[in-house]
Amino acid sequence: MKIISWNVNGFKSIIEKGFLEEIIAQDPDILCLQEVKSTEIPEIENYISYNYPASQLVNFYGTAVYTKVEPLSVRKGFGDKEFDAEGRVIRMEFENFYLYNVYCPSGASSPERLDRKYRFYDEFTKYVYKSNKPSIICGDFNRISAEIDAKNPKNIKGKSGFLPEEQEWFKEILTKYVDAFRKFHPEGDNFSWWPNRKGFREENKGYRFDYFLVSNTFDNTLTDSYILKDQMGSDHAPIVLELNSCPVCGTVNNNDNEFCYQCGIKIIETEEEEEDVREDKLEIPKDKIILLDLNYTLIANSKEIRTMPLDKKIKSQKYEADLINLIKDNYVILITASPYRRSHKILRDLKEKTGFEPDESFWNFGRQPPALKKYWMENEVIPQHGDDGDKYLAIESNPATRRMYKKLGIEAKPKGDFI
DNA sequence: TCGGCTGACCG
DNA sequence: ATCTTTGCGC
DNA sequence: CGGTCAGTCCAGCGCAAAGAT
Repeated sequence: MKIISWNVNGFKSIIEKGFLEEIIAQDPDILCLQEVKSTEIPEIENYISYNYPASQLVNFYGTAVYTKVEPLSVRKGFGDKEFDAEGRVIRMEFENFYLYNVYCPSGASSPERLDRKYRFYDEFTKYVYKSNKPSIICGDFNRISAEIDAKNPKNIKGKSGFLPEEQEWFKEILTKYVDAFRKFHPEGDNFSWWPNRKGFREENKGYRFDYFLVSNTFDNTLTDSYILKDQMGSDHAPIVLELNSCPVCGTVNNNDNEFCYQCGIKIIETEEEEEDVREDKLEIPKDKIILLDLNYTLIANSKEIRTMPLDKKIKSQKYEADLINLIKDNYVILITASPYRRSHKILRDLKEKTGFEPDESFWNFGRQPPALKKYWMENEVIPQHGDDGDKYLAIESNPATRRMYKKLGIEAKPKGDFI
């Protein structure tokens, strides 16, 4: 999954200048924006959007999020009257992490603003430390984490953003979180913000104010992080985080997992696998109980709709009509690695589009496909229908799962053998 | 918003 | 109705 | 005289609302 964070310094001008298309061309799964400065934001194809403008000074501050993955919940603000009026924090909940999009105040204009900045950090830190899931925090922090994040560390001593106390905050939080960019790029001269003055950006006289902070427990899920320093349109450059999390349900997985353990979708795309198709089509005996796979088997276009947001994905789902024709008179048990919470919507959609409904169905509760289906076989199907393997026929896309069926004495074949 | 520039102010 | 200016914050 | 240090310093961008034509 790819997450991009960008302080756009006025979303309207980004859109007018055509830079929104450029950032969407990067194809992020989630796009976090800061300094949106607008109560209205456009819809983007394939994304769900959340805008959180300031309530009074609507022409300042404001954060927004575009996401392909539908969050379990979204919270705007964190219970502080003053800061919530400025639309500074959006928290999105996913299966096993929170994503915080944050725009921290600047304290440069006066000592009062600096005090306020410190208070924001105190309150915000308290808020994220209360998380009952691991977190990814991204956004504009308006301070450097260490001297390496500045071009001219000595020139700016004593100014807001560069004070030793501000770097203390980073030292503390970096005991619990990983600075994702720094993990992959230990060298200096990498900046995400340049003063809005002539020559500064060209000469790379900048600072690193934008960060992805990732809970230590997710350290081994990170695959890359970098700065899109050539992306124009704002005084900030977008920053990118890539991690091995499911683009469908948002669950963070270990780097070596081929399938998401939550929803069973394939998250590591191996090179174009040739689908198993045989010329001499096999018959399906009417007396067999069919153990039917959903993704990549009953659903004909799983691959194309892989990364769509959930609602759109279900709407776009197409089912194998030929396959349904062959098995509609059999007793059919749907066994799928899709999560249970989606079962009602999918079954209703299937019936509306094809008139077909399976006799039974079993869904995912957090396991990878072969282990999950083995569990359902041993605990539900076999106790109900018996352990005679000849009574069953599995139509299954996943080779590992087919091997599992064979161990149970059950014939398992890909749909290409029949249609 | 940074950082170069101007003066005032020291010892 | 369509500009330009103003105020505010970075 | 050489060094430090503050300065409603200045410059430049974006937004919305107010003002002007």
